[in-house]
Amino acid sequence: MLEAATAVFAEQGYDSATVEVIAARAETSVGSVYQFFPNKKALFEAVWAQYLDETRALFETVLAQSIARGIADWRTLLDESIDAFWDLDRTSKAFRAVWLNGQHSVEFLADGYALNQQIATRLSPLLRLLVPSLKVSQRKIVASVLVESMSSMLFFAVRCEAKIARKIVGECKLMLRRYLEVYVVDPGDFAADRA
Amino acid sequence: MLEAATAVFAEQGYDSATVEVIAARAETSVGSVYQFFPNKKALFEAVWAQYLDETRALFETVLAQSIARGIADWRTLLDESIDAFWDLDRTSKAFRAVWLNGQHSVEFLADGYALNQQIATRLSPLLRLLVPSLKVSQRKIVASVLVESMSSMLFFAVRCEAKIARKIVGECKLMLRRYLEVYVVDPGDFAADRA
Amino acid sequence: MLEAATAVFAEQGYDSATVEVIAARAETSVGSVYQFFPNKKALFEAVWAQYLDETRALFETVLAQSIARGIADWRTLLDESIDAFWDLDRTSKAFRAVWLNGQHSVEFLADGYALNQQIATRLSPLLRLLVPSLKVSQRKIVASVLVESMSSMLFFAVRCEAKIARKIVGECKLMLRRYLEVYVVDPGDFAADRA
Amino acid sequence: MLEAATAVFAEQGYDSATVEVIAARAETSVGSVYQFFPNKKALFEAVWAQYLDETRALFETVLAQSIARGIADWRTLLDESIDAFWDLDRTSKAFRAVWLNGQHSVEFLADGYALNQQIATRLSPLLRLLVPSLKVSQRKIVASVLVESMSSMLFFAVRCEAKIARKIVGECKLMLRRYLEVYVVDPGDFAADRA
DNA sequence: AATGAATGAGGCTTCATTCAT
DNA sequence: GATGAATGAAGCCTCATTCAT
Repeated sequence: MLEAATAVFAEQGYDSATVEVIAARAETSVGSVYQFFPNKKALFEAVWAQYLDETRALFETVLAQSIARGIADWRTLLDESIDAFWDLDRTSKAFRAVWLNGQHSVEFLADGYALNQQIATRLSPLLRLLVPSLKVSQRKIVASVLVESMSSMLFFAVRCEAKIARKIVGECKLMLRRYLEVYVVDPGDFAADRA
Repeated sequence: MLEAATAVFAEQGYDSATVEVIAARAETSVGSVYQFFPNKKALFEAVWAQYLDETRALFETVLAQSIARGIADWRTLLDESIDAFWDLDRTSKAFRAVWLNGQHSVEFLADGYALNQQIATRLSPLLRLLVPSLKVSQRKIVASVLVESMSSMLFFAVRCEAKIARKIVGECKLMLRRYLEVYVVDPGDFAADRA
Repeated sequence: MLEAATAVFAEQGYDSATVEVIAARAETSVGSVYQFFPNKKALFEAVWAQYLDETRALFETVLAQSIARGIADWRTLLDESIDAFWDLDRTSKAFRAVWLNGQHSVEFLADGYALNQQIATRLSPLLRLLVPSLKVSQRKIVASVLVESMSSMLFFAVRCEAKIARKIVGECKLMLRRYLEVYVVDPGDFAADRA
Repeated sequence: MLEAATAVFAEQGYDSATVEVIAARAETSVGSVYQFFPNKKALFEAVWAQYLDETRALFETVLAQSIARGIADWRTLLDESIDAFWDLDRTSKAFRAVWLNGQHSVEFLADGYALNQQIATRLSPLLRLLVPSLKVSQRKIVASVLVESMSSMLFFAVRCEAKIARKIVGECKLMLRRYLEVYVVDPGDFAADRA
């Protein structure tokens, strides 16, 4: 049922998706939907929570593998993270839909923001290992920039045809790597200082 | 009245915004709204069209100035473009709302996509001057990546407090400059080739 | 302005006709319409009253001519009456519209009824001259049948193409003459007695 | 629910009847009305279609009986037809309402017209049996005149009190019989020829 | 527990009427 | 007096939610 809801929310958007259509897609009745969820918003929040959990879990997995390999190999971590998110999208086709809704309904925007923030927060300690001289506040910003860029690039890629999408994912890797190198190679170069 | 519509669409999203509320914000009556726009969708489209026009105009201005200065100074062009878009946002506070709606309502997503694509298309010839060896298809992708990244970073920054936002804008400049340098310095390094 | 109202009411019906359209047709403004008529209903009633007056006047004219000629020639009176009503319709093209509305809006049905009743009442004394033995109550009914039949036949004819319409008018004359002959020739044959 | 709709349309007319009132009359809610009919017009059309069907069915029944009896007895057929339509009206009290609306709303006028035309068309072959010498085009007109006269007389009678109504029905029979006799007795006397 | 018809609040839209210019 | 933009009540319709079966 979550699956059906995810798909319908994805296709129609939160407001346009009707409970009846979701029930039909799930091959149940509206009544049954309301037996599990008190209202439409709760249904969406469940879909959204599921997406958050999956994404967090994915990130933890990638992170764990990478830490085992040593932080020096951060370029690989970056590439694998991007690939992982990209695969997630390709795998659970509906993910993008939820993402879309999460970011695109004003009501739930804060949540979408929250996910990226959570990941950024989780990323911060890694950045500290990589660039010890970076101040905490700066680390937060760099982490946010990485996460936001990646998520937007993938969201963009998802709307393109497969071949182009793959290239965009490649460019995303290149761009973020180039950006991170600034700090790894010359930690004193925090851009915002000069801004 | 467009102003009020822009604001309300911004705060509530297309579906949740009611014509009554928009009329109230504009300090008129529903009837008056319908004297200028045949229906709610048309009202939104007017708001959106205005935003598209402003954005295009802004971009053309920045471009014209930069071309006068010579393409060699592409770093300044990049910085000024980002500043210009950022200032646009800060100036017309409502812009972000429209952007939000344009990109985030499923129904209007295509239009939001279109604006970025338009700018990317406009950017392509400049890239050609800068990196003559880049193939057309690659140019398109690089241009898209630049535009999408910038727009998403600014959209992100807008949701942060002023001080952080300024830093994020700075990081955005740094990131895009670093990314572009790859091609300017070593045109053969198209990332997607290796992907 | 009455003219415009008549035309628009004719084409659209009472409910669908908007004051704005009527004003436009009259080449004035809504405000001006409301300077002469307190509301839409009053406007329609004026149109209707005008039609009633014209019709009554017409009938009086035909009647006066016929009486001058003598009641014995009732067949000519019948033919001329029908022709007169038919010409009225053809002349003021809008008449049918008002008629239509008068009969067809429930609210105003009573008035439409009233017109025919008025004419029937006016006809009664003539019938008395023609068929002295007919009881008052019967006279009323015969008069009503004549008037109603004629008005409905003409209303029907009006919707047909010109050539057919003319034939229908002819049939109407024939039918009513045949009907009246029953009473003129054999006054004891009142149909309802046997019903 | 059709019943309630029929009644309300009858009393108020198509435009003035509100869906809310119809729902109230049917002792349901607006929502329920829209579960069966996509919109108000469809609701009316259903009411109308039901009336058309009933009327057609009735006419076919009367016709079948009469044909079994032989065409020579056309006077009985005429009387029975009129009685049947009159009884239909008295039986389903609402019928007149639909009729009223069907004929009286400009939008649906064509349909009302159509029903009478259908019956007239159905009547034509009978006329042929009765008056073989009548030309096709003339037959059409005579049939139309019969049907239109009858329907208008009954519509008129329905608005009168019961006692008078009965008498009017009787007069209607008389009038149409007298009219038809012209052709049966002297088929060459087509009125329109002389018109 | 499952169903899906019934409910009615609330949104979009129209248009008779008013009133400032 | 003329105008026509402004007003807002009221109608149609949708859909989240409930509840009898």
